[in-house]
Amino acid sequence: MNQANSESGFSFSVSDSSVSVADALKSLDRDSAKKALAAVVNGEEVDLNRDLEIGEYNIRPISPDSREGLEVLRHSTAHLLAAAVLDLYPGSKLGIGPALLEDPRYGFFYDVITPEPLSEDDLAKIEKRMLQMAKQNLKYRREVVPKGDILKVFSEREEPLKCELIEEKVVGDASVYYIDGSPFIDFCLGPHVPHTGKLQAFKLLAISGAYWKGDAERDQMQRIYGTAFNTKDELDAWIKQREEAKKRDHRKIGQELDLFSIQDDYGQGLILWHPKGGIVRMEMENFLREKLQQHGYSFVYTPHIAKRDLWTISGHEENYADSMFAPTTIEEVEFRLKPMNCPLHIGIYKSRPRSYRELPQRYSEMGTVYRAELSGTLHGLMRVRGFTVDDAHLFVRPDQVLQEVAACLDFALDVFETYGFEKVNFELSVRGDAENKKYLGADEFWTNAEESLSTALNDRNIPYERIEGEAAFYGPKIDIKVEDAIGRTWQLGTIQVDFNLPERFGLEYTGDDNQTHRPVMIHRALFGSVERFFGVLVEHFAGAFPFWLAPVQIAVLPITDRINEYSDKIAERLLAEGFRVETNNRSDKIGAKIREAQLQKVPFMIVIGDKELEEGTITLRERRSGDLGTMSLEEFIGKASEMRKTRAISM
RNA sequence: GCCCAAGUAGCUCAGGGGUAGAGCGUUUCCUUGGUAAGGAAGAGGUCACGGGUUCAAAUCCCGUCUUGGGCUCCA
Repeated sequence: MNQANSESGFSFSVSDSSVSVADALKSLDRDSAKKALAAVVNGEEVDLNRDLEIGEYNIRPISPDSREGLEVLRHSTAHLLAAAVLDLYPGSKLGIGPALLEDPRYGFFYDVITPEPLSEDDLAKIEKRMLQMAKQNLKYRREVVPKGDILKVFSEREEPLKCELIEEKVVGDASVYYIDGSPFIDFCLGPHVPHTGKLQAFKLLAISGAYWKGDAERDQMQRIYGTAFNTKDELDAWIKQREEAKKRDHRKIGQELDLFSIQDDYGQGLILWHPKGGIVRMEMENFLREKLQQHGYSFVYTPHIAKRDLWTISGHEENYADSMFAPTTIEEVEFRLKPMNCPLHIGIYKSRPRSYRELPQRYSEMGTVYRAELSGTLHGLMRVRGFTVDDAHLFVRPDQVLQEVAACLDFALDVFETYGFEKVNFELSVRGDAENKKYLGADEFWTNAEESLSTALNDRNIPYERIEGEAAFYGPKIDIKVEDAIGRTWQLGTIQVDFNLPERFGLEYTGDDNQTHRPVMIHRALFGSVERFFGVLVEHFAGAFPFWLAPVQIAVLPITDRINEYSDKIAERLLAEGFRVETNNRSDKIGAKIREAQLQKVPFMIVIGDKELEEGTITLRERRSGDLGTMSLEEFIGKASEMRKTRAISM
């Protein structure tokens, strides 16, 4: 796209969206740039030669439907928010106010320091003011001014944070945005919508603390979060989805269904698994063990603490001490709770010399680890201080990396499919810069490992994102993310190639050349942690676990007390078949019993009354499809056994 | 750890300087009703914890603990 203003005799082009407007402006002298911008901003004398309203985004045309359009919309709304705050709370200081596109929770924020701290209640007031301003079609105006001028404005306003930013970022001139009719000025590249009337669908969502530049030593500000969309419908749909997510919160459902608890008296971030959560966990682990066995893994068990020296060798003392619980001393020997399982599995490998013939060794363990996470970061089951990793370490020859990584991928896909995750995303993190000294291990190993990982993905036609420079210092990795029933993604397991620990621990095997070689370690976990994956499952299924996982699989509901004896017999039969059954013998009406079973998300309800007693049948109800009619108990047992065996997600 | 908010019955919450409230749940009794709440009565609380102010504190003030929303980068 070529923007030109022939009358004023200058032109600049922004032909490629990857070229920033700042760069484009640099090609002009200051006065020309100023004129060009002023012209565009005021929407005068500028033929931008397009259907889109020009001036639309002050600088160049951007489709509102594009990703960039959304960013502009949200960023502009953030400005409106700041303007409203300045209006309502004169003397407020401003931080930054970017758009957020990746974060599913929020669309933008603005950091502010108001004379009096704001509370949640103030959001409605601010939002109301924003709506008023939006209706007035106030123009977003842009100017390019010398650095000194804008610094003067902000220092007069006693905005030290803005001044700091400008000092840091600006070399020549600064681009500045105004909103007409408001004292608001922001130092900002834009672009922005032409006027506040374009902001039709926004909502303020939350208020919280944030540090200036994320630095706990710096000013604490209040961060106001909101979101914005092009249309009211989109906003409403988003709000609905948010409410749905709230309903599915694993902490809420965990309490309603009596799955687990976290109690002050026992410690923050420490999970008590109740019987109903415990049985789900056991089913999860059983399933995994079955699969591990099929994939040639062996099962090992290691202690929860180990001598401190071990963590020195592994490097955890040096790099990870902040996340570890403090050492404890017995008879002058120091021990530490394990934050990871790797060094202990290494002990098993090292227990005797290894031949190339016995590689790969695949050790798996539900390994419980402890990490001293900061209290503020704890969150339900998602971030805890004690958790169990579905951990495995593979000790392989360099030439086996590909086949083993490939097998891990197949394993992962198989497992996640059973849980009903249709979309599994993979991210491949590699060295960005092979010259970088921080990466440990020989270049050829890296090249080989990175290639193995990408080949394994490619061979399976698995689409993945390749992220340069995100590899760990000890090797490249594949991260596994799943998308849940309402479209949220969760980072779960990981497959990591490691050159570091074999080196540190001096791991060896004897090759077919009778020489000593160093094995490669592959760390792999699918769930990441059992706690976290369980939390994800709770939200994914909204508490309605599939039949094979459901804490209570079948509720037996007699209609009157006369039926109790018959219902007990049915329950006993089902129990003998290994199903998890609860009988509701209370003298409630059948409607109440069904309601309770529905709320507890029990997959099947067996309703029995005089008719069933007489015929020796049962009437089946399923939690989603309702009444399924009358049948024999044996017929139902056949159906249920099949569902259990196949681990069916739904009927 | 830091900022803001919250903490009252098992749960969800109202109230608020002078006998502690509701709904659900729970217990007992009545009821025996065919697919999402039948009725009655009772039990259940150091109002998170520790100080302070006051004739009097669950209520006001300070501190502590816990919970919730956040806190890399982002003009």
